[in-house]
Amino acid sequence: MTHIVIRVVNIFFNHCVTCYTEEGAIDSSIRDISKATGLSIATISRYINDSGYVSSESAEVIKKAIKELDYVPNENARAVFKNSSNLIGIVVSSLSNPFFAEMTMHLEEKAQERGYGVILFTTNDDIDKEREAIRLLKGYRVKGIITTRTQLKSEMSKLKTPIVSFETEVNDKIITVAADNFKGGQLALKHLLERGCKKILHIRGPKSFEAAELRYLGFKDEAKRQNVNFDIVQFDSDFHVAYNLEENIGDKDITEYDGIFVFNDIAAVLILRYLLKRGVNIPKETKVIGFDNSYIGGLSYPSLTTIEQSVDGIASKCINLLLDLVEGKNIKEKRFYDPVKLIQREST
Amino acid sequence: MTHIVIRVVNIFFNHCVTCYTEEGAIDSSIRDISKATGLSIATISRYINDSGYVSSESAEVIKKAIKELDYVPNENARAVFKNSSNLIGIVVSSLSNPFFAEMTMHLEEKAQERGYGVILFTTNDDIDKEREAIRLLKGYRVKGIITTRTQLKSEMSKLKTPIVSFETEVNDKIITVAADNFKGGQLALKHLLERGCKKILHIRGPKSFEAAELRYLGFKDEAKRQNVNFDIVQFDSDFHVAYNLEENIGDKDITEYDGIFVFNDIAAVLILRYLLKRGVNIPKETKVIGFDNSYIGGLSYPSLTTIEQSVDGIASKCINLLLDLVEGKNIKEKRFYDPVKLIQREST
DNA sequence: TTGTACGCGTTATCAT
DNA sequence: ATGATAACGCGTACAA
Repeated sequence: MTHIVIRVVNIFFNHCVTCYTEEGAIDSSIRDISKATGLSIATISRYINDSGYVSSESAEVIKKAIKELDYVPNENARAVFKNSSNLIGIVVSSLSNPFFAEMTMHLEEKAQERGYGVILFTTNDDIDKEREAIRLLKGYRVKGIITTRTQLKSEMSKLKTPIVSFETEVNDKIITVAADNFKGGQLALKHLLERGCKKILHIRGPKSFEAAELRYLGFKDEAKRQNVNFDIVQFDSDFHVAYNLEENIGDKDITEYDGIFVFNDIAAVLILRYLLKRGVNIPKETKVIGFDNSYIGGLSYPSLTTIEQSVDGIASKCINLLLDLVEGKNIKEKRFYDPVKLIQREST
Repeated sequence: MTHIVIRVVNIFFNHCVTCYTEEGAIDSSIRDISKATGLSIATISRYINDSGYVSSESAEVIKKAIKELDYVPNENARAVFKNSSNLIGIVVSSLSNPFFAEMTMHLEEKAQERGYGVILFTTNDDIDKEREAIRLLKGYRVKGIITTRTQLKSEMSKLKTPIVSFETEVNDKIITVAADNFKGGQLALKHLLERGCKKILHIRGPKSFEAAELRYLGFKDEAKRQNVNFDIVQFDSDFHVAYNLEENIGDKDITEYDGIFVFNDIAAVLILRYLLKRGVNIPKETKVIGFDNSYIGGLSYPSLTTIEQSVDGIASKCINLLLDLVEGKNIKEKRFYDPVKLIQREST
């Protein structure tokens, strides 16, 4: 009888993790590993960080104990010690915009590949939320921050944390990564002309959206060069306002145009829908071109011709630049414009 | 002359933050505030955490110093002390799926409202990435975790951290929040019948996608009850595979059906495009209904009829339940099924 | 190769 | 009302 009991206990201690931990909800620490193995804390630390000699026998024992106790190093303690966490902050306006959703996803993937975690903040372009996000990121002592369409130019300038800004040019010191929006605007106009459009409209984004402004400027520049005119309808939001807009778009009848360049894909799909609903044949009567090449352009019918900015490439560039900064590299170049290209689909 | 110099110096010390901090890249700590104010660390701590007496004069001085030194409490140190960070972990398969993008956004917003930050991991349904995500979240001592479509049932069961699982039922102990998918499937069938459909098809999601299976089961259940038959085409992915699928969908000619229920919106929009491209008149010849009510359904033409699961409501429920768990509340109910409802649009 | 002792920024306890 | 100090878990000199 006694024998049996003893055996049970042994099985417990050899194979069952919970017997050590289930009484308290507290995670095991490096000290627990030390006690369990009979080795010193320093040795365990060296093993974990691969930062010094530890005999292969000890290594075996430690490895086993870590598994048994389900030990994971406390990143917070590490961060306190180093005065810097292993996290980077991503501040993004909204994940409802598929481009930003994809962007965020890629950023997270790349960061993970390079061994960093990601703290996410969405701001809905609310400046107070953005301010709060920055404050908290400071609190977490993140290694770096990636912002998109930031509205906090002055606060950003004061920050000591490395920053890479997507789309917005904060100041001369802070690195900006963006698609070559100006060039994209030019391409869009050229394409519409090539497709034979005569009466051209540009759906222009909100003024605070710098990238959209550059697209507009490129479009205008090329129009001047080609000596053609175009009308403009201004959107106040890239998404939310537009979404409920079933009745009228601006003060113009947009069905009268035969070529429309829209400042981004989501708005473009909306325009597509607007025109189709009014019986306009696309691309026969009206040709529509967007900007982004986000996946929704491939889902609509007709599918959307667009100017591609490579999310993947841009995300990589952002992360790589940021982590180079983090690692102390001095980067002279402060502006990176990712090439754009025309993706022709069914809408032109 | 001297006077002027002195004044300049004073202005510096009164108003310029950088003069204190620009020499070192190290953030100011509670000790710096202590030194700057001449008060003890303990007093500063009490002020910050509102956890004890501090005279109104001291409070004033501290407040000013915090602003001047741009002090933000070190969350990592707090986390070490409390053995728990102020973060929650969100593990999501992909932000390319607009439903998850919206879900993530809402989760982040709600978490922020309740004073928590968010660490994001995307897994692309890769089980190893998910495992790694969980490991790291343990390392950060997050307060709680929200998973979606988890594939790590056994690992989750071992975890001591509070978990709320979206869609997947992990075990009897772990709370699951999901839309009432079964009911949604029933509603979809009823609706197609009401709209007069005779030859019905179901596009079924990947088997590992539990929620989609429930939608299918509900659909089947209602069909049996109504004594109607339907065919099935199975998708292996909810998005990526389908995305490139321009040629054939399954082994059936789906243009022959007059009513199609698709397991989610993104796949439904794809089906819509497929049919439209082949000249099918929607909804006249074929009616299509999706599931999710994600925003893309409102962008397509014709817009998509769908079964709504309220992202907002579900996100709230997830966060609230999780934080209740975190705060030690004992929640007996382990399954929460959010009501679904039909959103009729143009595709039926 | 291993162990001891200290510092990181907080918070909490206890004394003043 | 305020201050001194121990403790949290980790990493690293430095001593053994």
